[in-house]
Order: sequence, then C-alpha cells, then structure tokens
Amino acid sequence: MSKDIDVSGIAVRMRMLQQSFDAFDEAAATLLGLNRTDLRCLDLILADDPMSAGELTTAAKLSPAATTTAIDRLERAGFVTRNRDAANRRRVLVAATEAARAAEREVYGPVGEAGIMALRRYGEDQLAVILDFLETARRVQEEQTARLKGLPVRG
Amino acid sequence: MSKDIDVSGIAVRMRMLQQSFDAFDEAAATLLGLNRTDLRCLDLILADDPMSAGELTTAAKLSPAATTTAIDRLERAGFVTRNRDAANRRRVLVAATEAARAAEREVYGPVGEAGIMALRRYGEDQLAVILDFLETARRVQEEQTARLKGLPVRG
DNA sequence: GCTATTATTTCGACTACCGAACTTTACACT
DNA sequence: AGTGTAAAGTTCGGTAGTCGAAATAATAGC
Repeated sequence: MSKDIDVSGIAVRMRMLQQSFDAFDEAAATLLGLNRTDLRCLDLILADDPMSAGELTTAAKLSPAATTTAIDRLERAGFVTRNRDAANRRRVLVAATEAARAAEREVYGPVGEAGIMALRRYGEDQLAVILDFLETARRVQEEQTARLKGLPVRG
Repeated sequence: MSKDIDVSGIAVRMRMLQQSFDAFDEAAATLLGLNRTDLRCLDLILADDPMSAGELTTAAKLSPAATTTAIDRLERAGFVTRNRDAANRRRVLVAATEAARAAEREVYGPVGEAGIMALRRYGEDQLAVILDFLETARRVQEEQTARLKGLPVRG
C-alpha cells in the first residue's frame, strides 16, 4: 500500500527527470546555435573523436544524406572539421575543433561538478542502491521497448 | 576516490537510462503510427482530458499552427475528437477516444506493472533513497539548465 | 452595437529528413 | 595492368513538420 504510493511517486519523478534532461539539451542546443540533431551528432563525435561520416551515420541513426548535411552545419558553425582519411580516401574523418571541446567543457563541466557535489550526501550503501536502481530501471525499460517492438503495428 | 568511480558510473547509467526512455518512446510512436510530437500531444491530452487546443499549445510548447496540424493527425488516426466548447465557442476541446485510452493501457500498463515488480526488491529505506536521488538529480539538472539559459548565445 | 481581444485555423516559407542516383576510391580477380 | 564490384560520401527531388503572419470566428467591454 504505502509501497504503491512510493512507486507512483517514483514513476512521476522519473518522468520529470526525463523532462529536465530534455530541457537541458534544448538549452544547450540554443546556446550553441545548433538544432537537437546536430548537438547529438557533436556529442557523439566528441565521445569518439575523430569519427568517420559513416560511423556517425550509424551512431546517430540517421540516413547518410542527413549525416552529410548535419556535418555541413557543424562545420559551418566551426565545431568540426572534415578530412579525408589518408589510409582510405573514400572515408571522411570528422574531428571536433577546439571550439567544440571548449563548448563541451562549458556546457557539461559544471554538470559533472554539481553531480559530484550532490552525490556527496549519499553513503556507499546508498550509492549502491542508486546504481542498482538505475540499472534496474534501464533493464525494465528495455524489456518494455522489446515488448512494443514485438506487437503488430497499428495505423 | 571510490566515490568518484561510483559517481561517473551513475552519470553513465543516467545517460543510458535516458536513451532507453527515448527508445521506448520511439517504439511506442512507431507502434501507434504516430510521430514523436503527436505521441507527446496524445500523452498530454490523456493526462488532462479534455483539453483545449490552446492549452495543448502551451503544454506541448508548440506554435498554435503546429498544434492544429498535430490535432488534425491525431483526429485522422482516431485518437482524439474535436468539439467546440459549448460555453465558449471559440475554444476547441480535444478529447481522447476510447481507442486512445486502450492504446495507453496497452503501451504503459505493463510498464507500470513491471516497474512495481522491479521495485519490490527495495525496502522502504531504499525506496526513500531512490526518491531522494530522483528529486536531487532533477534539481541539479534544472539548475544547470538555468545556468545555460543565463549565458550569452553563440552562433 | 462597435471595437478590441481571444481562440483557432489557414497560408506561405523554411528546415531537416529520407530514398535514390551519382562520384570517387578501393579491392578482387583475371 | 584492366575490368567489374563494392564501399563511402554527396547531391538531388520530394515530403513532413514547424513557424510567423494573416484570416476567421466568437466573446467581452464600453
């Protein structure tokens, strides 16, 4: 009974947390003058720098054509450079610029610091619970996603 | 030290959880033959049913024009009905259909059940930690969003 | 009853996306 | 070496979703 109350509270808060992540991404994109897709691409490039256009296509789940235009925009904005791979001249290597790394630090640096500060309030045991919860939530969510994908499509 | 390891693990898992939420939403939209925006609108309508077009405009953070077309699509798909408000005939009340409620049950019902089952492994104290963590994470994220909004826009 | 305001829709332009066709480069086989 | 095939990106044409602004309809104030 009281557990059910907590459970619905957790669901509500997870939804709110999701929304706050979304708002943060939106603010970050606005700050950098990018659209959400391009910001996501830039994050992927920064995480695996440099990256070929094809790898970015896969990672960002975009068509090759959309990836090309996204790289165009990021290049024009000064956040990435295009270079043909010397070892395989078909490939285009996309690398983040120093401006991109500076933007990353400015946007995400303080988030990490604030996160560390906020987590200081928890002890080892509590952090373990949090980790376990995050893992469990992800597993449940992925199982449910798989369930949906198995259902016949309406429409 | 060991705390820092946990902290970065938490950050990583939060990002993964975010991605799994995103994948779930994508799968739900595909299942129902809707785009992400329309699914978001439908969720908002179901949560506050019926709703005027203007309220939906505000809640969904869309332009009035985009809201009109989103309602058009949801209406064509059989998930909502349009009715002029008898008390104020300028307003259009958008109401979810039984089909929409059935879809909601099919998509989200099992998520709630699975969530409840998964949370059974935690005791009261642990659930309290989880709630507190979700609340804290949201607060941090919103503070960081506010920080970004205060910075001068590039681009 | 006019006039201003509110609520929604329509219209035109723009952005981002996809699939398909195309160009360039690499590789395999003879 | 020479030709055919595959791979990696880009270009092109069409489509979907969005916005701002103008248009339409209904209410409220004076």
